[in-house]
Amino acid sequence: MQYWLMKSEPDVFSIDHLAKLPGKTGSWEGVRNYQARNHLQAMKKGDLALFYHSSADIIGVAGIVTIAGEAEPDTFALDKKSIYHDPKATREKNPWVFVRVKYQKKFKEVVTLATLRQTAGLEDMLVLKKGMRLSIQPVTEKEFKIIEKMGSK
DNA sequence: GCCAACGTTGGC
DNA sequence: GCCAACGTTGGC
Repeated sequence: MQYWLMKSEPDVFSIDHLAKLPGKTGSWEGVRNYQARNHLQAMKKGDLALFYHSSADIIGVAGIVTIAGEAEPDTFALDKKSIYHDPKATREKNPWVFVRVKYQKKFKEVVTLATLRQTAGLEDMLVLKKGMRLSIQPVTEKEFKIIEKMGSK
């Protein structure tokens, strides 16, 4: 059982969007960075992830999702019309994957980036590090629980 | 293999 | 809109 942080721009895909999908389950596609891809591949069904809103009016953790299944090939990479198209990907050699995520809970208030920075115990969080722009990050159980608690108040 | 140029991310 | 930081590309 591992814990993760997944970034999304809420204008594109927010936790509210996810909650409205059939089965409250959506696919997290379009990751085109190898390190982030490796994290997707390491995910197991039942893992929990913080849903992080980036480049938004209110930046921070908006809620929690469950990983609903293991990584599968991201075929948007093969679709020339998709914004996620990768000209180097072929059906035989497609490096990209997606995972299905299920809505778990939305925080009453977003736990903002500014709050995270001020919270004891989160000093080592990757998302707080300067220049860190990895869209899928591991978080520790301790970090996850601290943030879950703050979001549940 | 080096590294400059370029494109993207993401907070401010 | 700005710009620092980072990842990728491509010429050599």
